[in-house]
Amino acid sequence: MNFDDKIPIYYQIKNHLYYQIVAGTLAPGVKLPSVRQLAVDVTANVNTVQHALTEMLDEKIIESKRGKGNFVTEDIDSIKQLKDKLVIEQISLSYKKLHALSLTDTEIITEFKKYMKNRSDIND
Amino acid sequence: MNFDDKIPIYYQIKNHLYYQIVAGTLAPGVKLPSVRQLAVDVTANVNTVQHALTEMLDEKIIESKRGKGNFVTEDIDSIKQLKDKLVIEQISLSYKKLHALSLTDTEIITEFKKYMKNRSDIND
DNA sequence: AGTACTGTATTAGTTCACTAATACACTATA
DNA sequence: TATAGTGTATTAGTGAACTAATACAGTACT
Repeated sequence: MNFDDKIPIYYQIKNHLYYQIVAGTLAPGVKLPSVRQLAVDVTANVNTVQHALTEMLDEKIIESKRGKGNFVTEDIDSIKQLKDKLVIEQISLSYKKLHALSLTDTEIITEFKKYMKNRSDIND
Repeated sequence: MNFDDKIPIYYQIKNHLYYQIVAGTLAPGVKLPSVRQLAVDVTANVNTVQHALTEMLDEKIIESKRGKGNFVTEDIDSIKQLKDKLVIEQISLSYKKLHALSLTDTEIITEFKKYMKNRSDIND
């Protein structure tokens, strides 16, 4: 996993897992890879990974069973709320930054569309 | 200035100044507030501010004259390139995250439009 | 019962970021 | 010349993040 060296690693791991849960790659009720396995997968220390999981436990997106594993919550509403929160956070943050760069609303939409078209052309 | 506690302060200060330069609030050729004044303005240590300015010097967006001050570059092309870089970085990052949240291109555009409309309604 | 897995916690060391304090070199002004 | 401003650098202390190592508690399987 490539880490942005400006943001704490545990925080990036947490977000990485949140995105998988929201995207359904990690489905409700499913067991997460073990702490030790995740540490190997993302190339970080076990304690760093545990830190990320602890925050996810606090936020009730995963549940822990000592000796058995960590499980994605089966509470679909929690996952939906998490998705909504992440989406609006990202849109808000992005809009503020682009607005601060003096882009008009129309320019912002246009730039995204250009980016999408460009991305689509490359991948075809 | 409100700092995000997940990102180094010097880096946020650098971006804050970059956005002002790109937006024209700090015009080409203009003298920046002194290091000591900026430290007071953003509520950070002089050395932290100096760290931000040093990176901006390295990236040739400002020029320094010891005893006189730091000046925004008069090279309009550099500023334009900086703007393009910041815009595409932000769009790319945002798109990747929203895409990772399973939003389609259409949904992304729709969400931004909703956000803009909502913001506009509130501010009217 | 023993082994191998699981999650959780603690200690200690290193690095980075931030701060405070101090000092030096340059410029402008009185 | 002295003063007040400017930028730049260094030292030292603190805290957060990360790592390594180690250990403990729970579960599952042989």
